[in-house]
Amino acid sequence: MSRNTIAKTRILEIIQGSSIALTHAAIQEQTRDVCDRVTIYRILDRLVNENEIHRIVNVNGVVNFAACKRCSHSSHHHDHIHFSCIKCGELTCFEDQSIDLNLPSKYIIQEYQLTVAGICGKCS
Amino acid sequence: MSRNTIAKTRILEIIQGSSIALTHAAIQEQTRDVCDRVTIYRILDRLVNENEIHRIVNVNGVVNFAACKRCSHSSHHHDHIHFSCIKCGELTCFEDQSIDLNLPSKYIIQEYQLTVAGICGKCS
DNA sequence: TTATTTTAGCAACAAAGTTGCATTAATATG
DNA sequence: CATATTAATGCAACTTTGTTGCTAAAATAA
Ligand SMILES: [Mn+2]
Ligand SMILES: [Mn+2]
Ligand SMILES: [Zn+2]
Ligand SMILES: [Zn+2]
Repeated sequence: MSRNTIAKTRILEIIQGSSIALTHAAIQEQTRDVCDRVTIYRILDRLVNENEIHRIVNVNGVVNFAACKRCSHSSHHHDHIHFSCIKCGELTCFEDQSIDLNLPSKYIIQEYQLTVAGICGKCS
Repeated sequence: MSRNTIAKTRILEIIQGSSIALTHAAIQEQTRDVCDRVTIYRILDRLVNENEIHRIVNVNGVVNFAACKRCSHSSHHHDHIHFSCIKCGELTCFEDQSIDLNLPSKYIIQEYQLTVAGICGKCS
């Protein structure tokens, strides 16, 4: 069973308290004296496996993490749209926005990553 | 003006001759004695800027490259679906599949990356 | 053919992520 | 509450991916 350590609690708080998705580097800056950077990687993995947070790959390939409302619920999914602003750099979840996929029937869909890049509402 | 060197021609041939998208590492394996790995990065950048190929970010964050039919045409775009098989690892373009986005009007969309992960037709 | 400009190679560097192992902390059990 | 058990952490070392500066070598223009 997974243990709730100080570092894990702190990192989950940071992610849940953020309105935007955060990179490992951004989390590291906020946890300077809490734990090692390797520990952050391991805690992020654990939180993803425990469905507390989800992983978002930005259009540039950089991995981000966010907690969304559905995360805590069972039978949840993260198939929503993410928006990455090229001006302010913020990566935001659009939890109410999903899409329809029409792939050939032989294809079994497990998950998808949809990240839209452009200029956000604040920056336009 | 961009110059058509041996390495650039060879790399474009490899990408155009492939039915699946290729990573820098995969391209490097096929160009062992052709050129340096830094040169491959620079050629890939050039080919993207010249709209000969396009860049796809996989669900794991790994960058892939593919040439699609629309690439050579002017006013083309790469807003199509990509499928990443978790069994065979192949990343395929679905050039005929696009999606509808309904973001708030203040959001200006520039590009998107949509990669679906699951089991492909061959592996299911 | 020679001048000009782009491209290539090389070394060095940086960011992101992984692994092994000894130590420390959290939880379970008596 | 004490201690055994197991999970988490820190640290060092390493890998992968990508970038930058600079000189040498090619490609194209004149
Ligand atoms: Mn999200
Ligand atoms: Mn494609
Ligand atoms: Zn913005
Ligand atoms: Zn497959």
